[in-house]
Amino acid sequence: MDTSQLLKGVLDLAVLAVLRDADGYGYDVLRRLRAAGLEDVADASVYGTLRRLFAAGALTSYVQPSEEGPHRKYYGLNKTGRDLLAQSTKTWNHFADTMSVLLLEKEAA
Amino acid sequence: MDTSQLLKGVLDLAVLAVLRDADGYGYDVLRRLRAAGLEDVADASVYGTLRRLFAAGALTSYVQPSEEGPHRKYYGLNKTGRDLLAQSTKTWNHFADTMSVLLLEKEAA
DNA sequence: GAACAGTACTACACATTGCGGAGTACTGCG
DNA sequence: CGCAGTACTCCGCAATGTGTAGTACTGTTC
Repeated sequence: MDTSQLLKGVLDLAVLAVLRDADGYGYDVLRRLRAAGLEDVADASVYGTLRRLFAAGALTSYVQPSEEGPHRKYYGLNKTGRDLLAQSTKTWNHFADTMSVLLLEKEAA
Repeated sequence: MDTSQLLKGVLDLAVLAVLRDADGYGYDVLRRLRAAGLEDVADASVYGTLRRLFAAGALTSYVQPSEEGPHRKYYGLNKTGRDLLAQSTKTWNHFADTMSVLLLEKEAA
């Protein structure tokens, strides 16, 4: 099955979550997400999500040169981002609980 | 926050789940989903999903007249639908678990 | 009985968002 | 030099949930 549709609306949350502990740049965020189990995330999706979150005012951004390759554009959570993460986490948990109940086998008559 | 994006790819699963126990028509499926906690689902989304699942060969369909209003188009799971439900449930559970881990506070240093 | 709410469905255009592919650019290795 | 790995951007596409409008039938209310 295709997991890409499941990511809709959740990738924001996942990106915020991996940025919670430390700032990160796009390529790094991508690796963290894949390491966390979201192996099918495409790079363009992550870059796009970071830009969107930044445009929404949830992230700070600063560029740092790297000696091992091209420059890196770091992103970090600001207050808006942390609030968004907290709120989205609640929404997600509630939604996931609702789905869990719905998916329970109603064996007992 | 907007829950509509969270539904992407999951509405199929939710619809299959509510049809698991008994056949139902669109308006009825909509009520069952809302009763289950998915209160923001739009009617057009449900009708569209039912048509899509039917087109994909996962549902049977038959029309029955009603004495309390217009005709009703009933849908029911066939083998393909039950298989899809089982498979999608697994995918969803795995995905939800992954997200849960990702969202855990890493308090312990 | 005309108007309206509730039921039940269809069709269309639209917004969001993840993805694929192409392109740019820098470093280091063979 | 060519190629892989790193790092990012841009563009167009595809999937899918939503809003709006429209059709149609039943029962209630003024």
